[in-house]
Amino acid sequence: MSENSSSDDMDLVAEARRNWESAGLGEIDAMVAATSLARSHQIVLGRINQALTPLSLTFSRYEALALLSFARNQSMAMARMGERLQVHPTSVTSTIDRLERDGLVTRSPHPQDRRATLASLTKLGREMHAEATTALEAIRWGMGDVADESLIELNSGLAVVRASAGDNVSGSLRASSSPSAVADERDAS
Amino acid sequence: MSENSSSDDMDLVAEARRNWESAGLGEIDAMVAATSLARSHQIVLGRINQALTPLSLTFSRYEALALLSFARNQSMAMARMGERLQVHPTSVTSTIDRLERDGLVTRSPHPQDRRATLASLTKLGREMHAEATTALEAIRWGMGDVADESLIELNSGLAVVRASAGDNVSGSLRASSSPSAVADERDAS
DNA sequence: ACCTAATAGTAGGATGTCCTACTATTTAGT
DNA sequence: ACTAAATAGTAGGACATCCTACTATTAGGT
Repeated sequence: MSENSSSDDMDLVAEARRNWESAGLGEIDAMVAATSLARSHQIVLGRINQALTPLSLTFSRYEALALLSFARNQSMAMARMGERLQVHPTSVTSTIDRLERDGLVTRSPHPQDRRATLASLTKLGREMHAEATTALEAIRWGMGDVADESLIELNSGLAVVRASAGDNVSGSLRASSSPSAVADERDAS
Repeated sequence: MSENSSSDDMDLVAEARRNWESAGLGEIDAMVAATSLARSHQIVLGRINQALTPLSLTFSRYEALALLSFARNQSMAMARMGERLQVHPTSVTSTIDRLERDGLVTRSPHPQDRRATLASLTKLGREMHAEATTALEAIRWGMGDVADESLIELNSGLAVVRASAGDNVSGSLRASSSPSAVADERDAS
C-alpha cells in the first residue's frame, strides 16, 4: 500500500462525518476520532516498517530490541517484556522466536525461576538496534514533516486517550488539551 | 489483553522519553508521538473490537459493512472498496470472504466489467451494520470518557499527520494546530 | 508437608495485513 | 485489428496479534 493511492480522493474522515450526520447518528466526534486515529496509525506504522524493511526488522521486533537494550544486562524475562510492551504473552513468544532465528536475541533459563526464560540481546542485536534507531530518527519516526510543535500538541491529545484507559500519563501532559488532567503535574509539589 | 494489566506501571511514553534523552538521541518528540499513537490506537481498537465480538464482527469487517451501507444499491466493486478503505486488494478479498461466509455480503459479477466483482450487502448484513453501529455509539467508538472538546482537538492533531501523507483533510481542521491549512475552510465562501 | 491457585512459556488456531505471482479482462497505442 | 500495458481478483506465504488449552514451576494456605 502506498500512502495515498491517488490524489483525487476527498477527505475520507470528513466524508464519514457527512454520512453519519445524514443518518442522524450521534457520537460523531468520537467516530471521527477513531477513524482518524486508525488512519494516522496506519500511515505512521507504514512509514516505520518501510524504513525497517531493509534491516529485516519490523516495528514490533524493534520495540523488543529497544526494550532489551535499555534493560540491565540487556536481558529480561519474557513475561516482563509482555507487560512492558503491552502485548499478549504469546506475542512475545512469537517475536522472540523471530529475533532468535535472526540471531539478534538468545533465550536462556532464568537463574532464579525455572518457569521463566530470559531473552538477551546478542552483539548483533545491539548493532541492529543502533542501526534501526538511526534509520527511525532519519524518518522522524514516521511523523513526516509535522513540526515538533504540532507533535507536542498531538501528544497531549493522545495522552488524554491513554489516560482514559488507565495509563499513567503524568509525564506526557504539556499543552492545553485536558485542564482537569493537568492537575497531576501539580500534585507532586 | 486487558487495557492495563496493573496500575503500578509508570508512564511508558515518559519512560521512553527518559531513555532516549539519556542516550543523547534526537527526534524525541517524534518518537514520543509515534509511541503514543501506537498505544492509543491499541486502546481504541481493542475497545471497539471488544464491543463487536458479541456480534461476531471485527472493526475491519464493520468498516466494509459501513462502506457498503452508504453505497448506491448497497454494493461496490471490490477494487473500489480497497481504495476507500485504504487497504491492499488482497485484504479486501480476505474481508469479503469472511463477510460472505457469515451471510452478510454476497459476491456477484460486475455487469459492465467482467474482471470486477461486486460485493453487496444482504438483508442480514444491513441489520448487522445497524446493530454494530448502535454498539459502537454506545461505547463512543472506543474513546472512553474523553470529552468531545478534547476529541476535536485530537482530530486536529491527527489531521496534521494525515495531511503529511497527502490525505485531503480540508474538512477535518478545526482548532489551532495548522493555521496554514485552515484556509480551505473559508475558501468555500 | 501438601494441595490449590497463580504464574511462565508454548502450541495450535483465527484474523488482519502486507507482498509476490498468476489468471482473466479491458484499455490504449500503433 | 492486434499487441502491450494496465486493472480486477485470488492463491499462497510471512508476520503480528489475539484466544484457549496445556505443561512446568512457584507461591500460599491450612
